[in-house]
Amino acid sequence: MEVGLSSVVAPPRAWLEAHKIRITEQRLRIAELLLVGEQHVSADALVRRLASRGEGIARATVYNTLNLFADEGLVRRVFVDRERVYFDTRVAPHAHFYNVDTGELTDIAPGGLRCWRLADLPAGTSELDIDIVVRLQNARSGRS
Amino acid sequence: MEVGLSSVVAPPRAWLEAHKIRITEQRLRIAELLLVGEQHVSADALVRRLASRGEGIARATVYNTLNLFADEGLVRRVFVDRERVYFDTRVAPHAHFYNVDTGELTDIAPGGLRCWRLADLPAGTSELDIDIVVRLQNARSGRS
DNA sequence: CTATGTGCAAAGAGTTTGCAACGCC
DNA sequence: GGCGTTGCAAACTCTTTGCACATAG
Repeated sequence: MEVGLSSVVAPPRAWLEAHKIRITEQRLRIAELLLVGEQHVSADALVRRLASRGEGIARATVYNTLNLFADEGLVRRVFVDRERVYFDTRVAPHAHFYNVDTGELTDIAPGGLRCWRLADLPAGTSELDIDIVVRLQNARSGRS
Repeated sequence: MEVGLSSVVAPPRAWLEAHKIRITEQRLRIAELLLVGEQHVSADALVRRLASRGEGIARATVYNTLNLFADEGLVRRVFVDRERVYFDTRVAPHAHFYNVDTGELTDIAPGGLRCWRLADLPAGTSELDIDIVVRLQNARSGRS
């Protein structure tokens, strides 16, 4: 599959190079999947996606690579429950909807949630980022 | 250890009864620890606290009880990393500081963070709550 | 050529489950 | 006395680690 002409995303190779990450076959394939696939992925889902494309990459390599990407700022980790860690290819600050019934994680459009901090940071600390998750459930008539 | 006279919190028994949770010895002891102890606890820390008081309660029972309390609205789960789940005895909506270096979780004072949602909810869903975590690191001269 | 990355299997942490005994109401 | 709860150990899931081999520059 060529880099699509219709795609506006940076090619995987440039993406990695921009972050000074050494190019390898596996990293390129993972980067490509991240760039063209869904924005929010779990490591496990990625392992399965790769396997289903016949591009099996060892589970440990996928985890190592995703952690590397996260540490280097190519992707963001999103914690919504203890089941899995989501990786988000959108690194700019933004909030999420998380549907606890379906496990679906979606972006809140920029401007869809306004938020600012008035409180001082605890002494001796600096801010890394802000995680905002609006937790949803499927609408239902009654609840137990 | 008696219910402290200096304590202004509701007694454990009333707390459980208010939520229609059947009273048992273990639940009372866990509730007491939650009410008088730190506001943010991990299940594992609670197991150790109980053990160190000579009130060993089976690990599974502690987990079951905390999950029950969370499901019934006595405490809130807080997800900040994949290491552990924190339980927060303050159930009113509020934001947190999380120090990634120390693992310390602290409240942001009410009004210390202003936040409101303009975006519509996805169709067919209703809002459960909003989790806001301001991620901190210890101040340092340089970073890798 | 040397440093780094990969694959595999096995370990690890935190959490949950199954089942018999026990306790609350 | 009946149903719900506890305790214990074993199971489970997701993630990380150790080590030999392969690969990038």
